[in-house]
Amino acid sequence: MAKPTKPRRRLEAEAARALILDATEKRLALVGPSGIRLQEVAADAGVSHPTVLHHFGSRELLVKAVIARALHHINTALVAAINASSGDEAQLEAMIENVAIALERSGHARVVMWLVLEGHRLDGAEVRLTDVVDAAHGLRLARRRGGKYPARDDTARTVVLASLALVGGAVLAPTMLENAGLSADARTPAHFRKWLTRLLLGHFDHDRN
Amino acid sequence: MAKPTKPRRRLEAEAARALILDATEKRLALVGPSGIRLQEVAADAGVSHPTVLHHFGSRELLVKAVIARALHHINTALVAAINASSGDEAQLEAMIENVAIALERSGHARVVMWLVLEGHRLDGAEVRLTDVVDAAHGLRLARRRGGKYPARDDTARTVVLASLALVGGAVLAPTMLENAGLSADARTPAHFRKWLTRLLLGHFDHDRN
DNA sequence: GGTGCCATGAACAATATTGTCAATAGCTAT
DNA sequence: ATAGCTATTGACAATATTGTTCATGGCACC
Repeated sequence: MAKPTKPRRRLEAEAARALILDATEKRLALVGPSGIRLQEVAADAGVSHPTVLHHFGSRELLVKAVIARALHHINTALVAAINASSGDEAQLEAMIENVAIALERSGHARVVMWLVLEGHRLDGAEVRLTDVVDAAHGLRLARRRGGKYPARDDTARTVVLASLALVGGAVLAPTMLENAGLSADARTPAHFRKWLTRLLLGHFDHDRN
Repeated sequence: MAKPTKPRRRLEAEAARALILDATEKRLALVGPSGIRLQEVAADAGVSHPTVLHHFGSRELLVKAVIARALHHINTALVAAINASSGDEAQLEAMIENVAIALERSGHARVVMWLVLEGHRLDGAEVRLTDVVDAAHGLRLARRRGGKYPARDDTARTVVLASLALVGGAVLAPTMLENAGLSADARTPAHFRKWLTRLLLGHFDHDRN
């Protein structure tokens, strides 16, 4: 009886790389950079682990590649979520909700948190908060009806606070909200974000520092 | 020549356990639960790795023990930082600063973040935000000079926001503040926290929702 | 001094994980 | 069809990590 030769699928190198990167990115959000295992990535991608090494050279290069791609995805998703809503007031709530969903459902917030915890520095080329500050400051000036002239640093701190609440919140908010005595309802985080939006807008419009 | 018999130190079991837990807790803040390695812990504690296993049974039990102790330390430090300042207004800024320092310098914020990222659930026995909410709501009612009666849920959300800013901020703020265009000065995070305090107090006193 | 308890660590075992190598098998071009 | 390129993988090697065994040595107690 002839040896039952196993069927193989042969992909274009780029297609195989993309498939492997997809599997790796899932693991990245789930267990972080240092938790990525070649065998698990390979199994998830439906290939053998030497194939992964063939396409990426080493585990370390694979991790570097997936981090670079994940950061690019995050940037793209954030820009899209921000641009999707124009700058007017009613849309601001929607924008924060868009960003929160973009960060949470994709696991991007977890990725950012893993990276920072493991010592990765997010430089300006990877994430650009200054652009968000510019947009927010423009919105704030447009909304101005008298009062003091808002300082740009104040807007920057507001953006940082919102970022902390959204990125940190995607990881911590469910635990923290419940721990603070708010109901464990699935909509509680969304309520919290709406509340946050009103707080930030209130600060924009009535800053008395 | 007689075999050069190696000197040994022999500690009380409890002293050895404490020594090993200290070394393990350092690694916990640095590399997280899943990054803890018996050899590194043992080397740091100045013992051999079988000694670690002798005292804790297995790596998993060691990690459980260090997590339990770390959470207890965190709770103690937080309660101390909160109680250290009485409830009046000028002290609130100092209290937030105390909590921030307690979370940051000890690496406790990193520990919390690692734990939540790796799926650990912080139940009420480990961290009690409700106590903080109680204290904050009391302070808020004491400060009230007319205006609507503040809702307890609103105070709870404010506490959660502060917690997100402090815990998340201990990990993310340096990166984010610089990324937002604020100076990379070492005092920038402290300035941010002062700004946050004023924002939260302003919300307590002038909530118009 | 002698004895028993047990903390300690050297040597070993077992498994997990990364990386190497060579043979195989799909795909394209001719 | 045939040849060549290379994606693919089984088998193996090397190392890391956890866990086990057992002899030893420090210490309290008699």
